[in-house]
Amino acid sequence: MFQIDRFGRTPIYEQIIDQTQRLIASGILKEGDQLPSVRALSQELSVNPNTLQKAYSELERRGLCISAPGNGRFVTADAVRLVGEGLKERLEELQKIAEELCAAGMPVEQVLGSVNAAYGKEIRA
Amino acid sequence: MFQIDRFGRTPIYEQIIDQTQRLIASGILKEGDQLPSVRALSQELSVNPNTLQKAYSELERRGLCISAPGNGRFVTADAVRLVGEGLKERLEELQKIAEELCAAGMPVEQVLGSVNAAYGKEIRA
Amino acid sequence: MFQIDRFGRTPIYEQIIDQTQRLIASGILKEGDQLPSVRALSQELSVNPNTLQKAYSELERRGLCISAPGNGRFVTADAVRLVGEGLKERLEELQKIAEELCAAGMPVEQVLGSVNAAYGKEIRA
Amino acid sequence: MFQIDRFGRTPIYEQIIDQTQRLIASGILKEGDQLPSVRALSQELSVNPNTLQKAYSELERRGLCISAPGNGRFVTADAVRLVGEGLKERLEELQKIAEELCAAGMPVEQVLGSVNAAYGKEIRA
DNA sequence: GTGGTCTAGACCACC
DNA sequence: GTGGTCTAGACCACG
Repeated sequence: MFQIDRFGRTPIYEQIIDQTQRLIASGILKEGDQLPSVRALSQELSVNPNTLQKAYSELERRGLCISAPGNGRFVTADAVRLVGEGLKERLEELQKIAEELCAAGMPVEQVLGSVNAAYGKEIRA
Repeated sequence: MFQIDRFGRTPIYEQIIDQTQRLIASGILKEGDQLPSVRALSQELSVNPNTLQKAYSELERRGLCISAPGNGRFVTADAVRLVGEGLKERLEELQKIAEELCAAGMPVEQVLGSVNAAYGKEIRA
Repeated sequence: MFQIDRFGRTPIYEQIIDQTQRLIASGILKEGDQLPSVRALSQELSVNPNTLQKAYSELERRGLCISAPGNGRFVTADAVRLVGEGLKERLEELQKIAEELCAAGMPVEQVLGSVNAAYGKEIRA
Repeated sequence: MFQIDRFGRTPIYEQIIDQTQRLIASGILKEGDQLPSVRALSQELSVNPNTLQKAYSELERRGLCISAPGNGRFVTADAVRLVGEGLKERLEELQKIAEELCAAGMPVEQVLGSVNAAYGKEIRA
């Protein structure tokens, strides 16, 4: 369910956050679904419980999930909407890079080609 | 000449590297131009000299500049070409975000639109 | 009769205790009244019977109710008086917040105003 | 500078948060002031660095301070205003308790007396 | 020196 | 079983 890169620059807890959001965005995780418990996920990924706790706490802070102590942690009703809003920021990020490439003289066609490639890659998958 | 964000996540020395590359890519810094001295820049930006030294060393390692001990540090002839190659990495970064947006269900048109907007913005400027 | 918040920080059994005390304090539950059975309440609130057992045991320990095995659980004669004494703790809690607001520089008038508002609100009701 | 209660119900990291806010509210900590380093405070209070890190992270999330990695952590310009806004919530909390006491039949005078006592206590101190 | 992240392992309360 | 908190100690990058 999760894929961890232990050698990259991005911290593990952030990878968990990103991937959980992606699972919500893609509809794999729906409102009311229970997230894997800290302990279970800790064992599955060989990641320290504290690290996962940190990730989950942040997701909770963002309103994507809510914890019922003693019962588990569940995806909220607002999760899909909130993740959707987050995507706009990602799009702005992409646009910022595009502006930079433009300033550096890269032709538009090449950038557009990359975007199409990204979407084509997904269709094939 | 440089704009430093002391509180962001990206280290200062990396900001120096990025901005220098951008100055080269956009033609503001040309072959043979002298880079500001560590001492001078240190004072101007209120940044630790060691930090600037680290940035300059990395730029040298990448072949973008070369130090003439006692005379200063100068932009190399290959600098423009080398920076151009570096842009491919940025393009890959953009593509990665595009893939993510695709996975989350954002329509292609919106992403392509952002890219065009980025380039359009530049044309108007 | 009871309102449970499964996601808040205060444990469910404590919510049961608090609300029962409030029912007694406000006169809705009187001496000799029977409390809902663990089984019935468990079903009504979808709460684990153990949790309710814990709440009721604590109420008994405080002398607010007493169980007649096989017959049910009843509010004691001392209940009202005992709950009244418990209010002192709440008052101390209020005083603690007031001290804090004082330390932070909030004017007394504003705090006194809030208290009056609280009582005014009740009179109108 | 900080006073920790290791046996109370409120977690240590929350005590740190509260007390820091109080220091800002009372003007002892001002804009641009450096907060004690995680390590230093850890030693002074005999509290684990992680616990303090957690507290500081939360303060940062609330916009009360900002970290400059490698340099320290500093009180933001908005801190005083933000803490002020937080006080309103505390006041509402107090009002809620007052309403509860009212419902339970405690006379207004007693509550007002407690508030005055809280403010009087501060004046004497 | 600073902050940031992570591990290992423990304890607690709650359900 | 669940989440929440804490300790001890480590490592890294940055300045």
